[in-house]
Amino acid sequence: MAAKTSIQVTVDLVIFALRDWELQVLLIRRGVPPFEGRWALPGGFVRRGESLEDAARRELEEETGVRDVYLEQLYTFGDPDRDPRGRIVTVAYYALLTGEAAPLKAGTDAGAAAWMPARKHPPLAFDHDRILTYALERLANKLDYTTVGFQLLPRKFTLSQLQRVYETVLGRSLDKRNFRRKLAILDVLTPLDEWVQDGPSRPAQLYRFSPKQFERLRDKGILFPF
Amino acid sequence: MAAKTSIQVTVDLVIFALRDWELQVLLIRRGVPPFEGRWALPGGFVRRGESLEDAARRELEEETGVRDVYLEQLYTFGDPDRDPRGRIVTVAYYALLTGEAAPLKAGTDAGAAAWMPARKHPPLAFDHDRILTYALERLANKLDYTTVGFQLLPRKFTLSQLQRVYETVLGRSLDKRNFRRKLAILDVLTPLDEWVQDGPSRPAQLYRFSPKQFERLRDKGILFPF
DNA sequence: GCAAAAGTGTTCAGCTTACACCCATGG
DNA sequence: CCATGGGTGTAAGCTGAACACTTTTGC
Repeated sequence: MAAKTSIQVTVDLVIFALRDWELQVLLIRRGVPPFEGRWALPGGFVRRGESLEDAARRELEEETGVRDVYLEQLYTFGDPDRDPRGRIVTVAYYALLTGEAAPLKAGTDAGAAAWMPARKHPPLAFDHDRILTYALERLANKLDYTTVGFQLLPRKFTLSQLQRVYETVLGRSLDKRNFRRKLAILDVLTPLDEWVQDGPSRPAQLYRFSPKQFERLRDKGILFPF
Repeated sequence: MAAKTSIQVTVDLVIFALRDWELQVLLIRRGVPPFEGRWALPGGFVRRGESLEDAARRELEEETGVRDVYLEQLYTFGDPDRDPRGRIVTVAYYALLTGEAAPLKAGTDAGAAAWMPARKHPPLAFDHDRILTYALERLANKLDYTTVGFQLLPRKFTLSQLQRVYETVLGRSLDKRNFRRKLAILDVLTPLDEWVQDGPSRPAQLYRFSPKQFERLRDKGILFPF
């Protein structure tokens, strides 16, 4: 087996959350060169003895304080000149925070952290624009055939709120009646005996997921073709 | 920014080709420990100044002599104990060789190389079983919405041969009339004035792809829902 | 009473699937 | 003349998309 390289390995995180019914992403303002003052995705070096996903979860918890949220490996970026400090290969992950867990932002190390609109963000450091664009694309694609859309919402939600999540992530509007009919067929929601009101209008019924039905779908390769 | 790790980065390759109308994969017999005598996926270290994809293409050319074939990053595997020699993170790629280019196998370094049936292969070294399984899954999924199925065939082919590719990769049989009707609608094939015969039967017409139409589909997010 | 969001069915087009027979050739 | 794979059309069911009005509430 051949000679070694002195490549370093990091994980970078695209942390999505739904805030103000908008898809937002957590960014860190860099306090040191290169790209000082620029916004960047959170990330850090992978430690010895730590799997890639463990590293991603550790960084996620450091930045947000949350654990046990949806996390998926996105892609690995390794162009030789992607980081001026040296040869760094980064394994990018993306995470989805539920509406409930989203607002948290624990004390983190250097630089300010902020939630920014995912599709209307400032230019990012390194190749992080590319990573974020790729994450948005993956997320939209996954809406169609997985349950990721549900990961962004609080435990109780209205049907209109769920629809707004789908519209936000897909970037297009959906037909209300078609949306609700398909949800009814999927049979994953349990109506609650609670109603909430947003503006000066009729109150909307709250729903939650039935974990049982959820599992049934997960097991047999779901389709959520909205 | 934290301390460094001494992680090494490799690329591993799942090289698919259609041989004897069967999906096969190129494996290397290991001549040294660990896993001496076991079959493994070809791979090697990423060099300084070389992008991940460049490394994958270099390995691919070393093993097969071919260039300019379909190559796609698959996933990155980095469990701490995946390689007993140390901490090695591997970025896995998969490649599709066209029927024409497939049989090549240039002089390679240590160990014997062999094509083996992709779905009926011997147990592999390291976590390579997992990598291969994942590649098979990705390939089958991609058949549905991309043109990868065409990458495995020679330049001229019959409709039955194309269908056999799809059946082999999907692992199920397809209806001949439905398959041909959908192809006709897609309008990506140009019939040639040539016929070939396989057994003692009526000769089959040869087709080739129309690159023009191919591009049209590629541009607007194709669907090949067989 | 009006503005604003909640809630609710039907129709049509297109796509997917199932299905059976004749044709051209080699031996 | 028989075995083998090549080639062709139609009908039924399902899925996705378009579309409008009534209800409940706050002001």
